Amino acid sequence: MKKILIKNVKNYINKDVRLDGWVYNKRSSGKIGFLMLRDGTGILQGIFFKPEIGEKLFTEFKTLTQESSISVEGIITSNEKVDGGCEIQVKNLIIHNISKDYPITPKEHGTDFLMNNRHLWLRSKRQHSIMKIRHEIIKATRDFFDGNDFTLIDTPIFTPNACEGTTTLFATDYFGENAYLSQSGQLYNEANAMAFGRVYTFGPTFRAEKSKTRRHLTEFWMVEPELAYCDLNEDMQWGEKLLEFIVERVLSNRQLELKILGRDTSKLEKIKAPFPKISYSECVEMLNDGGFNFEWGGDFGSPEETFISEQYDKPVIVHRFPTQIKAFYMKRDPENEKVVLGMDFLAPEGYGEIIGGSERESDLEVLLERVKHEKLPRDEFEWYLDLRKYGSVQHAGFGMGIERVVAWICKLPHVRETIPYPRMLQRLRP
RNA sequence: UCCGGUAUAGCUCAGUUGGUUAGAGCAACGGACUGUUAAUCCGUGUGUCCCUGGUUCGAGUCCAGGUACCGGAGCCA
Repeated sequence: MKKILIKNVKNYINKDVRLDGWVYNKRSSGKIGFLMLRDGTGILQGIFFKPEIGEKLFTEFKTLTQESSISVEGIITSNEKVDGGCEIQVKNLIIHNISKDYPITPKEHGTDFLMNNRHLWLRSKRQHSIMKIRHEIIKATRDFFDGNDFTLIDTPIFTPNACEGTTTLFATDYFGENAYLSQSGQLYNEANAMAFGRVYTFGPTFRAEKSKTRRHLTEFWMVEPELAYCDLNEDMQWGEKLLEFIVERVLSNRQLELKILGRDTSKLEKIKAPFPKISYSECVEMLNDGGFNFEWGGDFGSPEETFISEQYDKPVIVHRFPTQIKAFYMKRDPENEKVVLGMDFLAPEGYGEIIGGSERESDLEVLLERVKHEKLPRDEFEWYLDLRKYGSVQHAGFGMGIERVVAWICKLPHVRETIPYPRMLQRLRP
């Protein structure tokens, strides 16, 4: 008997097959039983018709419970009345394990209860769809960079110092010395770009800040491209092209999942480059015209970001921020020393910053002065300064937070559902 | 870290001005039903009322402290 996946059943109409999976749900009506079988690739209805299959098999069907593991053998038939248009007429049932008192019922549950059962919650339709879309986004991201001559060069997780000197890091005991979990692969990425031209790194990053919002995790995944011989404008264009590519991929490959999530796809169809670009200074004017009382020089909070992004139906690129609110490695604008050549992409629909990047300072003397000014330990940065001694070039890059992109594309109220096992201020388990 | 809120059955919740025996729906279990889509109908069980202390003849209810969680702010992707 041929073993097949539920996503492929359409190719096996009127054929005998075997399916391995779990009981998603079941209903019965006297002499006919309806089984919802889940195998990770889809859900298929199985029919147990007592007069045809006999007393014994029908009794076995009745013992099945939610999430019991089973295999079924039977013939695939088409039925326009059911989702997917196919069902299986079951002739044989193999029970592997009967599940008892499965905690997640097809009824209402609170988020805390579901998160305590995250290892089981991932089996449900909605969570399954989110993870499929997350996978599509990650795959699209990698395909985009791989197809544009970028090389994936991994950067370390254990680092001896804070790369930007600002955020709180997780400290670990590294054989008697302090090591910190990486908050960004950025500095190593710059070295890699000088070796390979175009590179990207993709891995987990860690922030020990006690942020308690719908946009924060303590462990999240970030993709960071870095390009030699690249200025701020080109950097922005790469970000635009990346987002356009990702959205297009999700729209063409994950329609079913978007439908399960109830996502309004017309909003996603508008995500085409170029995106609106406005300077920080223009933003300040826009905010003050919009009723805010915002002074030039401060960082945008979440209400400000939301207001700015609500003015557009595409991601908006904000650029040229005040020097004092940005990291030491960003290059100052030659036309205005008060601002740096940095940029943030704010997602539509109030999802906040999804990309942050900049052109990097390539001059040794200026960078040294910045290191001193920020009181960073020069010894730890010697290798980084080397990059400005040995063939320094104009270069730029950015970082994109995967979870925020997933939350935006899926239109989720909170990033905690965008990652299989979220790590937050209040949650380390399961 | 700051501000606000919540905690009662396996789950989601109701519980009156403090009053004696703490409730509903769903799930679970038993039964009926030949096409169900969170099927329907009949029947059955369920409690450390978050913890500690206090006020009171009497506390799920009021007070104090603690804990956990939720929402927001700050910080950030």
